[in-house]
Amino acid sequence: MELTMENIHSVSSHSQVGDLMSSHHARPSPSPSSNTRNLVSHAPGARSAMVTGMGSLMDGSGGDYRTDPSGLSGHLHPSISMCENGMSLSNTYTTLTPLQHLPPISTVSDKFHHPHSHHHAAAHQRLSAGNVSGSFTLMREDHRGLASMGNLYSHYPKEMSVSGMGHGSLSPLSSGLGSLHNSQQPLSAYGPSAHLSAETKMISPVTGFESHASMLSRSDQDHLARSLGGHGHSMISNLNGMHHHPHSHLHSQVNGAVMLGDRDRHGHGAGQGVAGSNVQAEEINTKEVAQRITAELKRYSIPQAIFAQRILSRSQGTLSDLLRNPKPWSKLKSGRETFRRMWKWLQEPEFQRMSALRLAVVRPGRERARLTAHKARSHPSVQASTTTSSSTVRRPSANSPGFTWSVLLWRPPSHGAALGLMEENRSACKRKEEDRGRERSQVPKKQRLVFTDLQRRTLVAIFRENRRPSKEMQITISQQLGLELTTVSNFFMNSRRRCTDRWGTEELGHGMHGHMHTPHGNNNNSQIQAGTASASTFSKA
DNA sequence: TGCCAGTCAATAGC
DNA sequence: GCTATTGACTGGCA
Repeated sequence: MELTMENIHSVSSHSQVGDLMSSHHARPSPSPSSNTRNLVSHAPGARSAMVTGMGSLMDGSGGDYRTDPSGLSGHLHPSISMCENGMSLSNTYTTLTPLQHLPPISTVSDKFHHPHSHHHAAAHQRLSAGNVSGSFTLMREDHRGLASMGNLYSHYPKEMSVSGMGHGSLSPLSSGLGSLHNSQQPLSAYGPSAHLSAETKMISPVTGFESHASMLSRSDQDHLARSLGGHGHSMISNLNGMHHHPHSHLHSQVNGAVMLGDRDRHGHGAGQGVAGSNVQAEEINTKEVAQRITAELKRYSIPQAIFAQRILSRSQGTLSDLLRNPKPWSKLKSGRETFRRMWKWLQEPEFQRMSALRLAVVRPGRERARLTAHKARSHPSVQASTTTSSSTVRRPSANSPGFTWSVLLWRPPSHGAALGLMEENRSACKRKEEDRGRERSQVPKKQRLVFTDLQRRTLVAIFRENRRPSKEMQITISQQLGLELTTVSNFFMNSRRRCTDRWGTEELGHGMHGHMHTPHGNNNNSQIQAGTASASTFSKA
């Protein structure tokens, strides 16, 4: 049925909405829109025909919106079944600060946390293998450490230009860590230098592995070969039918035939692949990558937040969504970059993966200030005192004397205990962090709107009938539900997107009726694994 | 101006 | 403490 303004009203004669209106599961809402529910809950005689109609519409849409708790938990769409309990207004949780692209951080992290990393790669294999529980270390770096980061930034000429930190600059770190770390620069692939156009054809299995060869000096190539033997092969075969003989990779690596890392760094190879060679279309099997990443994060007990921040420069929620609901490569646009970073990380030798994870440069002060200002525009409640969740260090730079960096370190517990200095710094930074926490607590967070049960049910019901209601209809809906027009608009926008984003929705035709589950839960039983339908999938109207 | 992709970040639930 | 969900924001595009 095509939902129109007329038939919304036409269905208002149905009265089963009474159950809905008196639902015990309609959560008291702190939102301004909660008055709508109150209206219909306590003064049914006064409720508008529009709301009644919407409620009836839901009841008539297959019984998916019963107020029965079991129905809510077991069959409803997540967006409907949520919020049976009161909404917590606690500020206990903090969120990652705005993120930025990461520089190749492994060298720095190794300096502090991985003193052995430059000796023998195999040691890292031992250290990083197995189930490793992570821990966090807040570090305040001294200037030597910062200086050592200089050559890292050099790979980010656009966003992190740092004078005197060009490619050739040698830092105490680079000189001290030897060839391995000098050759680690391609970790910039995790950062903006890895930004490629959506049509870039770079990550063929060949180029991908060759670029990794460039990360290691010849002395480490044996290790690389071993590492790739464990991980690279599967990734090759994961690349949407682009099979490449693994031995050819290893061969080229061992012989150091192609150093695409340099090509990438200097902007030549990024969009071209191997000059003169067969340039295969870059196509990452996002589903496979997501599964691999998920497995690796579990394997090493790496929190999503850490991986998202360190490797992807994304938030935890974004990563979670990408891992659970990867879009097909062909449907990705700029989002391909995020999967490229995952893909690249998967190709790293294990010790290098861990190394990259161990340190995060959260945000340079200027960038953070810019975003804070931007955020203040968007969220007036967010003041310029926005802080990061990590320690802040001042980075000496002739061009940017006020340049500050926040450094957050994550270390596998097997590494960390020996470094007393780190502990000292960590405690100092912990104190600092506590201070900031107090500052933060004085800044009211923007409270997130959570639809009331009625609002959500109504919106979902309408969406099921009409995924793209007219502007006029959205206005009516917003008025009747006591929501902002932009909120209603956003709802339909998000719903359309999250419906069709999911793999299975289009390919398998799974509908909303069969895949409703408890929200916010790790309900794997109702979660359709990647490659089929997502549990939060809407059906197509 | 509206739509969309990508993402943030609040927060519920485990 | 961690992950999943989801309302909202930004920038690009037609």
